[in-house]
This record gives sequence, C-alpha cells and structure tokens, in this order.
Amino acid sequence: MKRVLVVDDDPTVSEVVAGYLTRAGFDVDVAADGPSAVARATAQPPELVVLDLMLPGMDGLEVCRRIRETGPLPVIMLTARGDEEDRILGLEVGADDYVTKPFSPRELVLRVESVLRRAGAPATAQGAPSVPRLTGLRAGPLTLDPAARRATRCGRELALTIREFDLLEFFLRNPGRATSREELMRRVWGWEFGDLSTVTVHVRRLREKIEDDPAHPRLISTVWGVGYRFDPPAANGADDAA
Amino acid sequence: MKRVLVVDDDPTVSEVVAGYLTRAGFDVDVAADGPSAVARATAQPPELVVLDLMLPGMDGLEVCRRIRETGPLPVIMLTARGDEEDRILGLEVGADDYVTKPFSPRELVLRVESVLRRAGAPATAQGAPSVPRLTGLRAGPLTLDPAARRATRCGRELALTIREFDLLEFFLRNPGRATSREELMRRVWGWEFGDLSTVTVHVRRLREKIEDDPAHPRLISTVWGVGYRFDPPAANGADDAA
DNA sequence: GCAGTCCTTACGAATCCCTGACGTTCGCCA
DNA sequence: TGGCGAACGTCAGGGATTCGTAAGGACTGC
Repeated sequence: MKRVLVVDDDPTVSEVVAGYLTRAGFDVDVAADGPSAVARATAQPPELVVLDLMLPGMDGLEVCRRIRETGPLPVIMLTARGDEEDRILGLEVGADDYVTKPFSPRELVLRVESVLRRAGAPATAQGAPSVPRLTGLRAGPLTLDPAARRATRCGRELALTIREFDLLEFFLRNPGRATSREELMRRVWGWEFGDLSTVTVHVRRLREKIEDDPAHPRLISTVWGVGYRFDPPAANGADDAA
Repeated sequence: MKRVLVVDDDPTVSEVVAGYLTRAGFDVDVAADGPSAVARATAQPPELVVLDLMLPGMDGLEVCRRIRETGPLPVIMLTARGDEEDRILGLEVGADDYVTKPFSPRELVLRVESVLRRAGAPATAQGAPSVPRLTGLRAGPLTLDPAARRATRCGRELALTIREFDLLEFFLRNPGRATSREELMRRVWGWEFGDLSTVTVHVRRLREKIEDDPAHPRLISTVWGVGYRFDPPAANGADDAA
C-alpha cells in the first residue's frame, strides 16, 4: 500500500484529503507544519507528498527543498489561488504537479494517482530523480536559486538587491541572447515605458558584483546599439587572448 | 484558436507546458517521441512546434528537419543547458527560437507568443524567404546568429557594427542574388531615399572584415552597373530556381 | 580616350554607453 | 515618532564608437 504524506496547517483540509486518499487505497500520514513534515518525510519516506505552499513557520517551498534533499520524491503543491507566481515558484522548486485551492478532493486523488503512475513508469537508470530538476540555475561560476532568492558566485553568496537578482535571473534564463533595454524593462521591471537609463545603471551595478573586472565585463557584454547579452562561460575556462 | 504541438519525452515537462499553453489560449497537442511528433505534425499541421532537442529514438534535430520538409512551420527548441553547441545546432537546423532548461513555463509562453507574432506579420513583400525570421544562418566560413547578434568567421567572432551586421544578414538571407544599392538602402536601412554612397562605404567596411583579400572580394562581389551579390562558397549546390 | 561607375580615405557629427552623483522612498530600529 | 541607511530611479557630463557624407583616385566598358 502506497504511503502519502499530507502537509497542511488547516486540519479541516488535511482531514478531508486524508479521508479521500484513504478510501482510494492509500496509507496516509499527516503533518501540520514544516518541521514535522520534514521529520516524517525523512524518517519514513512516503511515495508522494501533498504539500501546502503556505505554511506557518517554514515555507512550503523550503519544505519541498528539504524533502527533496533526502531523495527523489514526487510532490504535489497546494497553491492558494490560481496565482501565477505561486505556480511558477512551485514548479521551479520542482513540484510535480499543483492543485489550486479551492479544489475538489476527488481531483486531488486523481492527480496523486497520475503523478504516481508517471513516477513509477520511467525507471531512470541513474539515481536521478524522475522529476525534472527545475530547481536552481547555473552558469559558469554563478548559481541562482529563484525560490530561495539566493545567488552565489564561486560558492560565495552574493548580496544582490531585488532588481539585481531579477536581472540576473533573466540573464541566466536567456543566455546567449541579445536583449534590448526596452525588453529588459518589460520583462524584469514589468514596465511598458520608462527611463531606459534605469536599466543601464542596474546592469552596471550588477556587473560590479558578478564580474571579475567590471570595466571589462565578460559575463554581461554590451551589444552596441542593441542592448546586453549574457554569455555563459564555456566549459573550459582557458581562452587565448587574441 | 492556434494549435501548438509540444514534443518532449518527459511527461512532466510536456504536461506542465501543455497546461500553461492551454491557459494562455492555445490548443495544445502533445507527442512523446520523434516519429509520433512527425506523424502528428504532418497529419494536422499546428501553427508552431515546441521541440525538445534530446529525444529518445529520433533526434530533435532530425525531427525538426522532417517537420520542416512538409512546409514552413515555426519551431522553438528546448535545449539542455545554456550550451552553446546546442544553440548553434538548433539554429542551423532552422529553429526560430530556443529556450534553455531549466525554464519557467511563463517564459516559454512568452516565446511562443513572440514567435507567432513575428511569423504572423510577413514583412517582406519579396517572394524570397519562406519561413526565416530568427533562424541561424551559415554560409561557407561564416555563421550568423541574429538572436545573439553574433557573427563568426572560421569560428572566430567578428566585431561587426549594427549596420555591418544587418548588411551581412541580408546577404546571407539572399545569397546569389544581385541587389541594387537602392534596394539595400530600403531593406537594410529602411530608407526610401538617401545617399547611395552610404551603402558603398558600408559594403567596403564589411568586406574589410569578412574577406580574405578585401581588394579582391570573393564573398561579396560587385556586379557592375547593378549592385552587389553575395556568393556562398560552393560547398553544396543550392539551386535558386524560384 | 572618355564617360560613367566604383573604391578608398578622411573627418565632423551624431549616437550610444559608462560613470558618478543626487534626491526620494521605504523599511528598520532606537 | 523620528532618524538612519539601503535601494531605487533619474540626470548630466564625458568618453568611445559608429555613421553619413564628401572628395579624389581607380577601374570598367565602349
């Protein structure tokens, strides 16, 4: 009998869900907060976790990450509204599926079965998780975890501001693409119009923090008359000076 | 409602992508491997294809090629990392855009909309290009990536200015065709009138950078009394009987 | 040899980007 | 509540790059 861990701080929700899953033939475990969820998941790893995104104490994303550290384990996220942000966050952390509140318990059961079916079928040879590793971005010396809002360079954490972080995330997601200031303003700032020098200045400040030599940037290069382009360093760091 | 075909062997990825595209108002079809992708694309041609580069059985590049044989059809490639190799490959096959994993589904939706918008507005009144918009270009020792705004010659990057880049892009898109200065002024500069010597000078500067012997150009030759013609080095005969 | 066309060079002007600095806003803490 | 500092957006000066044009010389075809 497959075990499922349900994590939700609302006992009404978790009880209803547990009931439906039990009737569907699952062995159900319940946790009401983040720490106990992580504890149970590590002590007795279930086959799947149903996880509320909004938890008291520890964030659902953080829980997801902790659980995933112990091993590959399918996760279904319960997100508040049909909030786009939440869904994206969930997926980036590596949730296998998500259900938006309010949801019908039967639908949730169907989702659980579906995810387990998927997880059971493709037996990946490696110990790699059956889920796509959507968690974390990496390019050369840089790493970036959108969920944790943390970025590192050569293993050391970068003190980035909000804008700088968003900007770097955009660049990491769009490597090797020349992007105009207008588009950066749209995609990073969300503005349709605005002073483009804002972009210029923030690129400069970002370079200050991630480039070896900010005066001669190698990661974020200027494309004259067009915009900027992030070039992920090639695998081999050695290059000849022409 | 526009149909989009999503091709990925990982059901998690394709389902998530399909979900987002559906919510964005697209009619989504899914295929898990190369042969079925080609089958579906030919049976019921969609408006656009989202294609994973790494597929079991048939390579994504091969799939792209097969699909393209049936007719003009925008393709967005999903490439593994910010891997330069993959991007070049994808562009050579003629992908219209690429998204690197890990990607946020929202990003992909934006790309799909962007490519469709571009494809929907056929700019050139000329009967020349069928599909090409953002596709990578290559001719002899030259490669040109419009998205990255980068051009190489014998693998080494060329330092081209905006005008030089646009000019070279035009020539690569219109090989073997003699083009008058007036037309170059219209198509590259976007001017209806202007000093034609401007074109002359820029052609010269471009020759300086891409020709072995700029005094005796072989790539961009002068057609006396007419204009210029770009001759791709004879590697594979591509007849232009249109 | 001639007229028309093209190539080469040079230079001022325009464009674009970087830099530093400033005022404002917002959150935090005394 | 008021002060403080970080982060943000804006602006102007300065430097570097690029562009467009003109002028003279070289070449082509007749």
